[in-house]
Amino acid sequence: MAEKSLQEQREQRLRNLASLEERGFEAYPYAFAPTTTAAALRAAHEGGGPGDAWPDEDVTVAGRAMTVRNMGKVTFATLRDASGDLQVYLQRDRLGDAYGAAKKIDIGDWLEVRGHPFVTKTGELTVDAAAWRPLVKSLRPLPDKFHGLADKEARYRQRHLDLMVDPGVRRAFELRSRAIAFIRRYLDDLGFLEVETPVLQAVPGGAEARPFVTHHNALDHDFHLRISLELYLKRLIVGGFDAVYEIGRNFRNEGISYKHNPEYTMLELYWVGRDYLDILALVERMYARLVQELTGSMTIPYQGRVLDFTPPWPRVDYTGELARRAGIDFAVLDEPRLRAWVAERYPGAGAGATPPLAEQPFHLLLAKLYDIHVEPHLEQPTFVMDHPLAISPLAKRHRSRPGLVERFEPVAVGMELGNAFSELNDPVDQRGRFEEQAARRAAGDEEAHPIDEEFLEALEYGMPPTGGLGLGIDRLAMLLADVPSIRDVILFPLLRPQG
RNA sequence: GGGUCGUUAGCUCAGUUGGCAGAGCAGCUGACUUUUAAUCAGCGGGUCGUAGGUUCGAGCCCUACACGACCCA
Repeated sequence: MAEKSLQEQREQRLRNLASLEERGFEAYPYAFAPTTTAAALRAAHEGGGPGDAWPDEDVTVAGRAMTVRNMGKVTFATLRDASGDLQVYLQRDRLGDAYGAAKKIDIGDWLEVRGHPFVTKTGELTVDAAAWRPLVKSLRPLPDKFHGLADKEARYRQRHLDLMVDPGVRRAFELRSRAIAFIRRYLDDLGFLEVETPVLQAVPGGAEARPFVTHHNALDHDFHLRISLELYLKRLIVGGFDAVYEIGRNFRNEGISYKHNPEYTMLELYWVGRDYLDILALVERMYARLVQELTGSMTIPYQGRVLDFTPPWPRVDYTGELARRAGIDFAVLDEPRLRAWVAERYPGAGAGATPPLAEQPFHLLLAKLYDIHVEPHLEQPTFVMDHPLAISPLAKRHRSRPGLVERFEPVAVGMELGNAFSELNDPVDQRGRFEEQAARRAAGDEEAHPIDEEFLEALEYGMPPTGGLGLGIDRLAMLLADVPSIRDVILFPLLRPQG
């Protein structure tokens, strides 16, 4: 596969490596310890102007050579470390024999440079090298120094190159990491306990989605990768924990889009004594503080829009908003009237083998109408409240609104950011809901929730009133990093393997 | 699942009506002691995604496939 140009460049680099070794340099040293970083040195000398120099300051910096400008008896190189870029200056008169070796530096190599900082006549803070050594040789040419890696497939498959070449990519992943750290700190301060529950599950539950299947050899049994964290966390509530959370990976065997990756990260938390309105207040506060702390403002740019996370976020009623936006002038839960209305409005809707919208099961009909008329139009952070019971098998019935449950979803830029309820803790009601789901499953709905007898048994011991939440971490990171695709906040998004 | 677009040097991209495969960066040689997308002179580098087909002749036209992106379901 190696083309000739690549082969030649690789061979040249191997020759340069040998040449460095001949000159007495260790090509693969074991450790290095810079005294500062690119960003720290810049901060320390902010305000320095052309001609300034600090000859008594002895610093050691290290990083990957991103550009090398050789001008004969003097060479400039830009080193990149985790904090940023810094220029170094190598001159023959100062380095002597070591300067000859410096000519064997290739773009992509890691170097350590010791010297004193100064500011060039063009105003660039630079370390004037008194000594240097290689830290590792790079055997392959880097992507174009100016254009970087534009091929998105290459960026996902070879994320190491993407990260090397595009500092913005690193920033997005740093933001993601800081968001997760913030959430842990926030919940820990509220007295939550972080726990871990199984990824391999016999009965994948807590959501309506198709699972991945895998096999355990010693037990000779098929297991599923979890599609949510929910049911095990509730069992911990039954067991007596009063506030637990888990930040973990879910796996859903479904399509890929700008807001879906088959494995993604979810925060789930359960809080005893609280109902969904308490959870709503938690989400609103936590999100706002998180956005404020990580971006410096509760109003942030997102893909050309401005999102305002300042509490309180607007609240809209699920069925009311659906009726308003779709132009339905009767109760949305009036199934016969709704079917008639849909039959008139969407005569052929339903692609290929799927039946027309009006003939689909009621829960799918509602979800579809919501997906068409409501979710895509909610730009600003908004809580959608009180969902129909038909689409909420794990949520507690609304205390005053028949046919609805106590549930909300935070939504922004047309994306579901999370999902929360007053948790259903009546085991008889829960069994009935599962049986309803089982009927759907028998009718061919592969996403219907399976009956989990072990969970039902746990519920029968009594789960105290509890509020629960699931919050998508990837989508949160998308908003913070202002990126258009979930693949931009997942280091290695799922791709089809290459030939 | 459907539609549209893309795949040419290590990277970023051109490629005319079907007629010798191009540029910039990177690389090599030389010049250059404050450059920074360094500059200047010269040189090397190609299974045009894969497999077929049409044609005297295919990067270009046709078919299938692979991978990806975007839109739709």
